[in-house]
Amino acid sequence: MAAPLPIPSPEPAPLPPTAWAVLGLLSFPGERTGYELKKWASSSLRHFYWSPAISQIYAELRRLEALGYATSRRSGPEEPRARRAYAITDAGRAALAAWAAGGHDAGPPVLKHPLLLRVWLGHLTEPARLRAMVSEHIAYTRGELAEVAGALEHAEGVEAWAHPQIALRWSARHLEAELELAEELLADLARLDGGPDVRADARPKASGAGPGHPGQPPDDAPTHG
Amino acid sequence: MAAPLPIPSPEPAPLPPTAWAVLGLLSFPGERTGYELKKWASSSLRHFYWSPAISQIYAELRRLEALGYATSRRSGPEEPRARRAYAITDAGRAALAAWAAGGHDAGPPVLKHPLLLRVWLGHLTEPARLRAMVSEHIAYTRGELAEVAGALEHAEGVEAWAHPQIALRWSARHLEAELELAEELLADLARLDGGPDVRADARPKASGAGPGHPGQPPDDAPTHG
DNA sequence: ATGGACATGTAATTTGTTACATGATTGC
DNA sequence: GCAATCATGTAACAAATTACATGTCCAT
Repeated sequence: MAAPLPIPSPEPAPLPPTAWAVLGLLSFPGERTGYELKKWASSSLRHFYWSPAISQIYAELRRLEALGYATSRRSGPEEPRARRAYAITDAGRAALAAWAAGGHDAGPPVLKHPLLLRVWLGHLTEPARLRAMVSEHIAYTRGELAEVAGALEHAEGVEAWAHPQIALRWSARHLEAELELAEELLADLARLDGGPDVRADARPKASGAGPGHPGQPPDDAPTHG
Repeated sequence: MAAPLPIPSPEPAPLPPTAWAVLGLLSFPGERTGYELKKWASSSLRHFYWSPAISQIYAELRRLEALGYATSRRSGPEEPRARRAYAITDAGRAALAAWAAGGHDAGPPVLKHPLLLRVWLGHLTEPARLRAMVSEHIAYTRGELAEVAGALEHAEGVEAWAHPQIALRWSARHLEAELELAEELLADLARLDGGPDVRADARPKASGAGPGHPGQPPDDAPTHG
């Protein structure tokens, strides 16, 4: 059914960041379906702002349409599959621009890092187990980095993708930092395990690859996404 | 009322990470109230795993007690204020240890970075405005770093806090990396604004403090938490 | 006596997830 | 024909937030 009444409210509606993220996806040239949005979010948005469930994307799209921030078009009989493609409206673009300019302050970055939660609880875990989890994380992160590098190549050169490209570059660097942080974490844990008195000769801890940690993680199927 | 029946189930209940985080808070020596837990979470847990709303902490505490993972004690008449202090039980400690050992895999780190979301949407924003937001973020992050440094001092030396200390050290390094990332982001944006041809003489970008950024952020009232 | 920190909680609402249902199209 | 992918959605639920209600204790 058609949206009841696309009320053109003057001030932008107070929406959760997720809604703006979805609208943002729509703000780049072209129209796209919820399905496509989900794939895009999973491959790039995810690295600096998480990827909502597909069902939520559909819900947000409906809301955006009800607000008059997006329009949808059902594919006609000429196209094979039945699909609903969304596009941003002028009102939507204006509201999004107002939000992006930071009038209300979207809040500080929030990090949920389950591995660190476990490290924090390290007094309950066998030291070797803990270190193994950190190593696993390193392998996983390497996979992520490879994925971002791929997405980055994809955006390279295209004029309209300049900012997404910068965001992706940030993500790549962030993952590199994450890798380094994890190595240092490993060193800290080793120091702890070795006892309070650290011997100076306790191997300078070459930051290179540790002893055979298993191969890289899934590069497409998020085993635990 | 007393919990209906602390069923001692053999396998640990499948709980959301938040519940484990709260139980984790309880796993350190001593008993504490929901209020205290909230303050502690805000000052340290927050930096690597977010701080739940106080109402949710109370809710989780009730759930943990119902599961037999925690016990509570209402302050007697000897103590001034009426307060309910919680302590972890042996079953709780066992369940938490099992979770921490990583049997089920708590998932990858999730980052929600509103600033990056805005950078990603940079095509909608005035370049100067965008850069100002990044600068603001740098100032904010410096404040965060100072806070972590404070918390770190607090944990220093105490035997039982070894792992929390390592987590905090990670957080401090993470914030330092965040600072560097933001500087690089600023440089990327400047490069974009300056046109595709970057002049080599475009100021080496002293990484020192920017012009008068306002004081540190709220340390207790989450203005936008 | 007044305001602020301490302290606990309930209710309403929103946000977000998982599981499920359905069906078309493509490639083997 | 069959499996995988495309595509959309609903329903049930879980997680989490905000706003509110209530009261104590402490310092000024």
